[in-house]
Parts: sequence; structure tokens; C-alpha cells
Amino acid sequence: MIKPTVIDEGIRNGKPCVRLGGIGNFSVFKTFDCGQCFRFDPVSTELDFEVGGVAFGREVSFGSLGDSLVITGATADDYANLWEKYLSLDTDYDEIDRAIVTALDADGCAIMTRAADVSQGIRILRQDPWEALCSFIISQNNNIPRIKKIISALSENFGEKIGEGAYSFPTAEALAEAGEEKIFALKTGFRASYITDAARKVSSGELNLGKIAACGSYADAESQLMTVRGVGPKVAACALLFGFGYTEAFPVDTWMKKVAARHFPEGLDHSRFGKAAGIAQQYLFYMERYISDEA
DNA sequence: AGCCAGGACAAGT
DNA sequence: ACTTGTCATGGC
Repeated sequence: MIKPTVIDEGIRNGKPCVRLGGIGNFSVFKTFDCGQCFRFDPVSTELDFEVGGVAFGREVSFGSLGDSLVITGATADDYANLWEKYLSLDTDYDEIDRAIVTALDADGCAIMTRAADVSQGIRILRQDPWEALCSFIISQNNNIPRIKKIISALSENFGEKIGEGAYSFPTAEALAEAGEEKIFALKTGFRASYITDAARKVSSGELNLGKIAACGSYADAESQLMTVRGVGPKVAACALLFGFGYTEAFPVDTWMKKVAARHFPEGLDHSRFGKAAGIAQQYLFYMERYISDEA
């Protein structure tokens, strides 16, 4: 595969920025529109499209202009050390796409081909494990705009100020110390006790997220995360896919049930996708929401 | 106004 | 092992 390469560095809006060329089919819009990440929003820009937000405690923006990617709030070193992995620009998605569309029979192949086409350019972000776990605990029986609102409120109240109106995602320690009552006060609803339990287990060391990411066994990782109140198979799958590097995770939510009913009435054995199952799922999820928007 | 949202849990079959 | 009611809030 051909990885994007640094073209130049400079200053933009008073911040360091780095420009990369050869981003191929990477889509900033789709990657940050597909519901995997809740801390970025579109910003007004002279580029084709740009999102700004916070990840790994840094204020950053990603913009696309033709075949180039402009990262603002980052140097070339930052890209090499952090953002390349975060954006999965070190991964060959053409190869993954081929594996996905050929994993099923003819009918399934046709559907996956369309899903991969609609979703062309999506990357699975490699997010911080704790943030991913906490975010998808909040996501349950909730809608994306409100999930973003709650996460933003948690960050403003219990994160650290890292810029003008920008706050890092709160650590497990900070949320454990804040306590359930203050977390409930931010309109988290019945999820307040879930967030508190996760924060307490992680900050106390009862749950070691690094080990869960490194253990390599999906079943083991899933069962460990599910010791947290409010973490079931779906929340665990999302956390493991978006924050722990388990690309074989296949989260089944309400949208995926619609996909199954519409396209796979006989059932869909996601193990056929192997390690690409999570990406296949994301393509189907994105297609279903895309179709729903058109209707 | 009412249904639904990237569900999980407890209680009931 | 499945099915159902409940949970807190607000987006649409």
C-alpha cells in the first residue's frame, strides 16, 4: 500500500499544521460522520471539509483538500507518533475491502459491494480505550446528538482545559472522584451509575484496560469489560472495536437489526469476515443510516 | 404528541 | 434460554 506522506509543515490560524499528500480514498467527512467518535464537529474552513475537536488530550482539526490532508494543531512528528495510527492511515483498506466483499455468497457479495462503495473512505479510528468504553456506555438507548452533548458536558466539568473552550476527556480517576450524583446532574440519566462503576473499576486498577487491549482474545476482553454495570455485548463490541483494536468485533445495534431484516433474513454469520468484521459492520451501519436519510 | 435512540438489566415466562 | 417492562432524557 501507499501511505500518505508529509508534504510540508507550517503555521495555520496561529497553530502548527502539517499537510500530507496521497491520502487516497480516505474521507474525513465519512470517518467522523459514521458515529464512532463523538468529540469532533465540522468547522468553517477554506478547505473542502474540516472537522475540529479533541482526542488524546489534544485540540486538533483534520481537513481535506483534494488529495491532501491538513492537520492543524500538529507537527509532522505528531502525525508520525499519534495521528497516523489514530486515523488508521497505516492500514491498507483496499485489501480489507477486497476481503469483505468476497467473504459472502453472491447475494451477500452484492450487498457488501454496495455498502463498501457507499462507505468508501471510512477508517476505524483507534481511539483511547477509556474514552471509547465510557462513550459507548453513554450511547446506550440514546441518540448521537445527545451522546455528543453529554460527553461534552462531562469533559467541560471533569476534564482539563486544554484550549479556548476545549477540554480533554475526563480520566477515570476524575470521574470516580466526581461521583454518581454530579454525573447524574449532567443529564446522563440511568447511565450515571454505569459511568461511575466503570470509573471506579478502572481507576482502582480492578480493570486494566491496557491488558484488555493487549490480551488478544476477544472473548476474554469482552467478558472483562462486561463486568462493568451497563456494559453488555453491544457496548463491549463498540468499545473493543473503536478503542481496543479488536477489528473482529461486530456490534449489533438497532440499525444493524434493520440491516439484517432488510438484507440478511437468513441471518449473517459475521465470523466469515474474520478480523475485518468490524469494518464490514461499519460499512453496513453507514449504508443503512445513509439510506434512511434519503427516505 | 409520540416514537425512538449505536442497550442493559431484572423479572417474568 | 427467550420475552417483556423499565430505566432518564431529549431529538426529531
